[in-house]
Amino acid sequence: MSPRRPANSNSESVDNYLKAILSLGGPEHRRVTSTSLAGHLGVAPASVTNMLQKLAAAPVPLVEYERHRGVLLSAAGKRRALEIVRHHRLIETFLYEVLDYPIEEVHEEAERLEHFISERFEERIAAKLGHPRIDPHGHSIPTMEGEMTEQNSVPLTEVLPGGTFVIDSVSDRDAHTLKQLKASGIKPGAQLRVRKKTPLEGYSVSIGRSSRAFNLSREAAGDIRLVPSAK
Amino acid sequence: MSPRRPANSNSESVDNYLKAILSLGGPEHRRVTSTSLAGHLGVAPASVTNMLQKLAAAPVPLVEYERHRGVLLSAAGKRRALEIVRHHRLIETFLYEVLDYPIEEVHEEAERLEHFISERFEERIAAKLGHPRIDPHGHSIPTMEGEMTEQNSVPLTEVLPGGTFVIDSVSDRDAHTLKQLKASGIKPGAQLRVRKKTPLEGYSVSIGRSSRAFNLSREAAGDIRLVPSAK
DNA sequence: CCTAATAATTAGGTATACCTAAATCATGGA
DNA sequence: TCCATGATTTAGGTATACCTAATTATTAGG
Repeated sequence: MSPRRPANSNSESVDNYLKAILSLGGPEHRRVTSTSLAGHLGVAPASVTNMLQKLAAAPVPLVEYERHRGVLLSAAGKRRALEIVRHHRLIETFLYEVLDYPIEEVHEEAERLEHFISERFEERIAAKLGHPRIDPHGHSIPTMEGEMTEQNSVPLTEVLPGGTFVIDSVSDRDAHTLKQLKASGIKPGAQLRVRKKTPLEGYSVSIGRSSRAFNLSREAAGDIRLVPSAK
Repeated sequence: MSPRRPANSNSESVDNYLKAILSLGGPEHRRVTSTSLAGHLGVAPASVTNMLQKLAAAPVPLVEYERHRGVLLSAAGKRRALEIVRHHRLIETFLYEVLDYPIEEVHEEAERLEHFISERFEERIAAKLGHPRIDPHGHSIPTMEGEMTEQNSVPLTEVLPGGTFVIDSVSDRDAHTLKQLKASGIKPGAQLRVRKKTPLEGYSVSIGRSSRAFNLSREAAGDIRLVPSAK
């Protein structure tokens, strides 16, 4: 056998593959390629192929896989992936709200714990938080039944310069970026004007009513999602 | 490589071996045999031998091991073991006090999470709880520096029948037993009279000032530790 | 329509942490 | 003292989840 827990076929690795497929497939659940998974997960493409074959061949298949054609989550796979996302976002909210974590530290902790908490733990922290629907980064938290409301927000990289928006969410992908953004006032709910977009510097934006503009790299901009300003 | 995290040499398995050695070695740190470890951990004796050899041969050895002579924790091993015990007991306290877990469910959750929480998590829950020194079962919580106050309590199985005592701690080993004991009023702080000890039935005890006696199996009695009654 | 480049898979290996079965050690009683 | 028995270790295997190198598909450009 091996690392005891993995024996149940719900290992941390499996969870991470499922999450990655959910995330890379986007809201419309496109097929996901081995290479993109390998990149996202930081493993060799060959390892991905192996894992996908295993997941597809399981008694309850977690993915639909055809060689050279990428993967899709099966119903069971999607259920599990959404459960992990729910865990992740509830834990982040809990760490932020109850344990007073700095926002940029919640992701790393949640990334580990999401695989190991019980149903009871999930239920109790959800209750304690009043069954939140949005996490501290602005991401929506799937329900216990595995429903997730679709984001109708748009990445900063896809809006027309000149407009005024409200920040919907800021990705927790990179703690350092997140910390910098927070320091600039870029957090969910803040008003943001996109001034101009330059191929080299990236984006020039300003926050609230301030006339002070500052620059955002293309990468940082991709972490920010916007909705049209109410005003 | 393999299960990613284990690569750091601080795997869940290693943690569990160290905890078991700490526990079986008792307060005076006796040498612990392979067989007793195997029994305690529910693995084959051969697996224990393998693991002990690995732990002893590590760059920073976690145990002192001589073939056929059992093991002792090294300083580093003891430090890690106490850290895990601290995690376990803080988590149990947190689940009980903050998340309102039923007492008999805290052990299982803590048993998993103890391996995965960060220093920050540990520090935050400790702060939230006011740096408790005793967990809900009555067990003392090691300090951050790895100090644990010695228990001067005695197992129920070792007191003379006839006396009156205060319950110091009740083991969390078995959720079912714990639930039954709780239902009978057996929990830390309660007063307990040990009436008689019979080789077959076990122990006859009563709680508080009640004259109602009931029986405790030898096994359940072993889970209860007492201190002399103040009165 | 063919081929070169890229994507993906297969083949063969590593380390962890288990297992069973077969040695070997250690000891206590004759 | 000697050896039988139980404790322990060694030998040889399994599954997970990785890796690299070699091979095979796919697809897009000429």
